[in-house]
Amino acid sequence: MVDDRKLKILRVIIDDFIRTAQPVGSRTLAKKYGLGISSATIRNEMADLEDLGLLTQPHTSAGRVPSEDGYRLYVDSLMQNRKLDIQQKDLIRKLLLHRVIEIDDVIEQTSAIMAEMTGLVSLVSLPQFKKSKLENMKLIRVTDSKVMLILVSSSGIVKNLTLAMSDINQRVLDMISDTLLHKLHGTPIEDITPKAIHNIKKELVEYADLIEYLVPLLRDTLREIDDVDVQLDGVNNIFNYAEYQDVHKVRNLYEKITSKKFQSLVINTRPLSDEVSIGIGKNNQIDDLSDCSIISATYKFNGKQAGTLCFIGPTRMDYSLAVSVMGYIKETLEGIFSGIYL
Amino acid sequence: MVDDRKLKILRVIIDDFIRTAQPVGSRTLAKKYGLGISSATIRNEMADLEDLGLLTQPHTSAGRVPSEDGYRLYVDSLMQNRKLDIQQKDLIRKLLLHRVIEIDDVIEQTSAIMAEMTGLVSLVSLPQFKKSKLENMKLIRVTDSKVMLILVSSSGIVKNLTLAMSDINQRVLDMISDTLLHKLHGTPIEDITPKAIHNIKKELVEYADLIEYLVPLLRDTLREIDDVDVQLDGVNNIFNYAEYQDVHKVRNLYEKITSKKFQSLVINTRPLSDEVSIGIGKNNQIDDLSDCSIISATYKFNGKQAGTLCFIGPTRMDYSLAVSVMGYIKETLEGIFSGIYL
DNA sequence: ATTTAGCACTCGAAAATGTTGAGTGCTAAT
DNA sequence: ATTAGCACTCAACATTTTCGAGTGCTAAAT
Repeated sequence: MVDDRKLKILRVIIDDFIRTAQPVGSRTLAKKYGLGISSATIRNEMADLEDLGLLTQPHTSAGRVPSEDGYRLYVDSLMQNRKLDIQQKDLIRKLLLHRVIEIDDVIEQTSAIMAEMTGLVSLVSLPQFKKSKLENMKLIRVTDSKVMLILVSSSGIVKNLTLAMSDINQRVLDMISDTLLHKLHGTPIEDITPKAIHNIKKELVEYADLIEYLVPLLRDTLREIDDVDVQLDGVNNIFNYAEYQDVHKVRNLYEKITSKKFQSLVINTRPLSDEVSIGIGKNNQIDDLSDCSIISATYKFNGKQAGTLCFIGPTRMDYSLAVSVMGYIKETLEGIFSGIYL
Repeated sequence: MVDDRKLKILRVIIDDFIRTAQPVGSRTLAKKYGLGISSATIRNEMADLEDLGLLTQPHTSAGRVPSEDGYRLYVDSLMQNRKLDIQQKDLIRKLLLHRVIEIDDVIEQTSAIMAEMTGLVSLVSLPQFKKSKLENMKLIRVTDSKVMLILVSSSGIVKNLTLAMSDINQRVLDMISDTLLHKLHGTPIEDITPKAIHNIKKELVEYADLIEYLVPLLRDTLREIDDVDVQLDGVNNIFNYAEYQDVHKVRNLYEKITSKKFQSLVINTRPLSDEVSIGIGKNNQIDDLSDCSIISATYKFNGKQAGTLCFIGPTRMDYSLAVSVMGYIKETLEGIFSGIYL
């Protein structure tokens, strides 16, 4: 029987534990919050909550700590949905619009704001590039042995890489890139395969050997473009997590969140719904980050493509704050990308 | 009197301490290394070395630990200059030349190799850009509201930024950038002040308002270009330093090495000589990193401009290895930049 | 004149022991 | 159903004990 009072007690316990990181006992609970019932009653209720698997006891004579199931329930129905106040919203919007010109700036700013406001680790990914189309390209002479290739996608994302090749006049480079652009303009970037480029070579006999040289390099670039661009912030916050007091745990977490492998796992395991999704402890579907929860959401980019927003923090985190911040940022980002603020 | 035997003992002590991180006592020393003298004799010598300020005792009944002066002496004259073996050298050279096309790739690779080979934190900076000359520039249409500006310096460094401006035809952009390039080609980048750009505006009456718009943005870019580009690696290694066993110390070190302020301090405090320079503990002239030493060197870029290589690690680090690795990387980098390997 | 064996002494680290206090469960009274 | 009361538990902290690697000093040996 999970009656109303039990839920109320559970909520107070979790709220308190999130704040203090200490197991909470019946006496302090009765004293600290005016619940109108005695510690003995609370004790009985707590025993019941433990039987239900919502609380655990670190040891016999200690207070109670929320279990993962407890958090689950809390997050799904107990937690009061904090609203950000107007100043906070204004701050977020202002920061997101400030100095944001290139798309890389957006995820940098977003990630920084997320980490700053919550004290959590944040991970933000760019929308996948490969689904966009080629919009513009240029070859630029850098030195007598280097040429820079710049690609612009239809969504305004820019990628550039420098190629080593023998001395070529800028005019010739312009001609080559103009011709290539003419052939490839509007082509989805994933369709620009080495084979496609090879076909083009046949039509550009004049510069065949140059194109020949470009082929493997272009292939590499395209491959690299497939990599998701991610921005990680707030790593320093892991030193503040009360549950990470020994260096080994911190180190493990650091190496985990820092590894490309983990990041791409997080980014690619997207929530199914359009809502902010919360994975708690071992049940997070992503990785066995014990004592950690992962909160994630996707944002739409021009109505279609999706980037991912993500928080990584201790299970004992301020879920309410994290969810509100993420929700508002998602909203604002989609506004920015759909052009409302531009 | 610092006779020969004292020095030999000091060297063995420091070697051992670097390996074990434990204070070394006379008995174990006599047993472990066949020095041909008894522990009592060693004890007397150690007492003398302590009087000379080269060793210290954590407490009365403990072994000895090198003092900063001790390390200084060790580093300056006792340490045997390890030579890297051919395989290591080959590995470094191969890695440095692999996938290195753009200059950013160089510092990325360099820094990664340095951290990987020594287990230390590495910091590598690019040569200052502002002393180079403008070699090439392009304006590229990205979307109907964005234009990308690309600058190429005489040393082949590329910087790009995206500008927001009203819809402009690529042909017009080409014309503007060609004209600007014609005026500014060969000009040291630090001489391209807002004033200089303003002067150009007068000669380009046709596009006056466009140039007008470009001026503040160019100023910002130039300012940004002044920032040194640095690459930090091996941060995860700080979790392995035996002297950093509590989270607070690790955290302090993390925040220090991660801060832009510290990094630019390290990068800009260059060693006077052409040699690898070693700053030990509090005497490192750079920052009060207690328990840490900083090893740094500069590499020449096209014979003139200098970038910085840097190791940050515990005073109890393997100086010999660090110095050898840094020396060889410096050599190889200068080779690469002077064109030997291209 | 060094070197070394021997010995009493030191003191941190780790183990053992004691103390405390916030916590629990259970029972009997309200 | 609730609560006061009580015996009991146990981690955390403090204190004591033990242990051993280390020291300095002295006197004998080289």
